[in-house]
Amino acid sequence: MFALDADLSPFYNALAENDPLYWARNGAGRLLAAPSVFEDLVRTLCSTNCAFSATRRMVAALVRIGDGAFPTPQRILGLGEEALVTEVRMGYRARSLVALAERDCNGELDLESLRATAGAREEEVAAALGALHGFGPYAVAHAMQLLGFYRPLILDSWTRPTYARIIGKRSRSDAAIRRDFARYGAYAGLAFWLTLTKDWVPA
DNA sequence: CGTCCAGGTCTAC
DNA sequence: GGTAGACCTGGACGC
Repeated sequence: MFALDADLSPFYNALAENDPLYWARNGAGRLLAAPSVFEDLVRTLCSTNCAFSATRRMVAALVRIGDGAFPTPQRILGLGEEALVTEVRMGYRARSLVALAERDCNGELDLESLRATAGAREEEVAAALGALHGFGPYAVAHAMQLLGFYRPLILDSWTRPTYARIIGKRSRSDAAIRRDFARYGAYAGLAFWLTLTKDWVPA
């Protein structure tokens, strides 16, 4: 769940001594993921267009109807879209969740094969995720990090102002933010996230 | 009690 | 190809 089989040494080794992220060489950058890709995508879906408190509420409700465990796609389909609205209170996201569960169940899409460690290619994973209903630029970038692809930047209503505050500006365009992190190459997204969450790490 | 909007996305121009 | 409008929900706010 911390993707310890993913080798971050290329990222660490490329950090110069004067890099603001030099501190991360001690093993930082491990994001907490779910046991399954399906669960990671569902949780990501539950984080779109709502406060983080709402995300936690929706996920808790899903676990409740899963009898204490995160519901399988079969379980989701058994419940149906209406129950996801009335019991999980996930609103319009229910439709996207049902669509995802259907594609996972009928074998149309092998979600586990989307992992970087499974040999998936970044462009294809981005395209596959982006084709899912309810997965726009934010959700795709967020899911990519959890799948082991660290290039995309997670740009949303929390990261944008948070980054602007860190660099002491009122705001900064997405294009400018991407330029700021382009030098990290395949680890630009991870570098962005570490920059935003440095104060989450005990000194 | 009404309005706004949050760790966005889809659809219709 | 770029952009308003609509969209579930429930806390946070103003009045």
